[in-house]
Amino acid sequence: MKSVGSVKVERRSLDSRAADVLREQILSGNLVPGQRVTETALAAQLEVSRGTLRAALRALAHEGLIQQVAYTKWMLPEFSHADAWELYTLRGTLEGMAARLAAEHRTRDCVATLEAAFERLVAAVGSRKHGRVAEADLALHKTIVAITGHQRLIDQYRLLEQQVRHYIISSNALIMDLNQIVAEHQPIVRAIVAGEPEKAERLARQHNAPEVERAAEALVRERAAAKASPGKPATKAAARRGAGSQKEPVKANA
Amino acid sequence: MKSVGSVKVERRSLDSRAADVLREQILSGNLVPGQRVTETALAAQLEVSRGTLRAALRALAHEGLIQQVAYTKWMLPEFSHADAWELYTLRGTLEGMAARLAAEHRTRDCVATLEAAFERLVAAVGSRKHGRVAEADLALHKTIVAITGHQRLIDQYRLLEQQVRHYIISSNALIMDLNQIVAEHQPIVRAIVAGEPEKAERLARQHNAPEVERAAEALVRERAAAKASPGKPATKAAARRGAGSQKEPVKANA
DNA sequence: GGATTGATAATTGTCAACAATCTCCCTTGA
DNA sequence: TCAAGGGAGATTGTTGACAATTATCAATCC
Repeated sequence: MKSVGSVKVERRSLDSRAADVLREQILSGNLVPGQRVTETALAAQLEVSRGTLRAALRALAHEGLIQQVAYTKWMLPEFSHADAWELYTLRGTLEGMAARLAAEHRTRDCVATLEAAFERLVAAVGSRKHGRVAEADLALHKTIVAITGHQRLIDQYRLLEQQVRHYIISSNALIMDLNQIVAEHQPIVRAIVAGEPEKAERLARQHNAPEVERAAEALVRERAAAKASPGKPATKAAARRGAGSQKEPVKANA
Repeated sequence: MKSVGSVKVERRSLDSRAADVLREQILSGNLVPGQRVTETALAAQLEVSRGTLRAALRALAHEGLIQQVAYTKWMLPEFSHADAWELYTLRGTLEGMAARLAAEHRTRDCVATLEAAFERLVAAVGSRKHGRVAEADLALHKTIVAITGHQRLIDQYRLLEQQVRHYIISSNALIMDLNQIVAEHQPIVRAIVAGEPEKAERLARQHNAPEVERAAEALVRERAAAKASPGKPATKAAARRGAGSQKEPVKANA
């Protein structure tokens, strides 16, 4: 018995496999933001019962990949600038925490895993293929989180990363300068390997700063425009967000 | 129409209300960690169908309040020292982020809300009732998070806070020095009101440091004991955790 | 005596039918 | 012309029955 894992038969429940398929569909951009989906149609398409499909949809709702309007409909979320700001501020904080922990509790194995991921990024940049670089980039960050061994952080980061991917896909927000990619990541890796928690955290957080600033500036512009013609928010998503969360803090149900 | 909310009829779905009841049961300690629960029994007790109850259980599973073993059983999680370490490190980071954001983007309303929450904590300490102080303490931290307006942070913090409450309940880990409570919180509030992001973040994170250290020390002791008598982890929860998450990073299924 | 196999009971997984609710559009009236 | 009301159709919410899987335990064989 050496390295099984792929030969065993599928033992997971049908609804979790249905969720996998739907997740793939959403993250690949086959379903566009704002689009409505109906349970019956999806159930027929995946050839599972409506009950099973509902369980899958609910799982995705918990992951932030789809939204439910009770008694009414399911729909793909539309991303506003506020969403982008939330995603990247949170990502900066979580990656900062991960980098700090990784630097504090690093082991020989962890360092090896990290450096291997970094090497794969360097190789990807060398290939000049944007898709491969993007994948290796995400994988490196995921590795930093993984080597902390902090299960809750890992789970949470995975959900956040999914939403970031969804946002990037649906807003074509992917901008990369291949020549800077390595230079931007190397200091973070070095700080972790060298065991410098403070520095690692600061660098990892700063890595997300450009996206945060871009979103923040867009938000300010948006609010200025809304002020010019009041009573008419710039996007539907902004209106939706503005409605619920003013008074009565922390009471939503999902 | 002034401050409705409690008079209108319940319009939420049955499964979410069932989840509320179960959440209350778990957080009040009526269901003890390690205990097994069966769908049929719970469904009969709540007088809902099994399908509805399953939806509720799944929601709680996503919140980390219950665990599912596929095709086998549902059970209440047992907390190890590793869990405590995860909970408090994550809480420190999220509260630090919240305090920073609150200090950066504070408005007149936010400051008023925050100071009101702090006054309630002071009043609770004055009453010398431990239960009231604990509630006001949690409420103050929740307020700091709420005034950021960061919806994803708010949602995530609520889930984390629930798990912390569950941990405190099930391990009797609540220790408070009434005389220090006010002194410990006042600097954080002041830093936010004064608009000092760096300081606010640092203080909010340090606020969780004692719990983090306690958990970390317990972990070290545990590992030392495990080394003394190998092949026999100190707790079942530690064994469970140790099994899955070594190789194959980030592949578990929620 | 101990391990293995096979039946049995208990529990979870899946499904299709029925009920409740919402949206949309048409009618009606001023 | 426009607003209010009502009904048809579509969609989600809920349920109980049936299928698949697992754990338990006695019987059997080495």
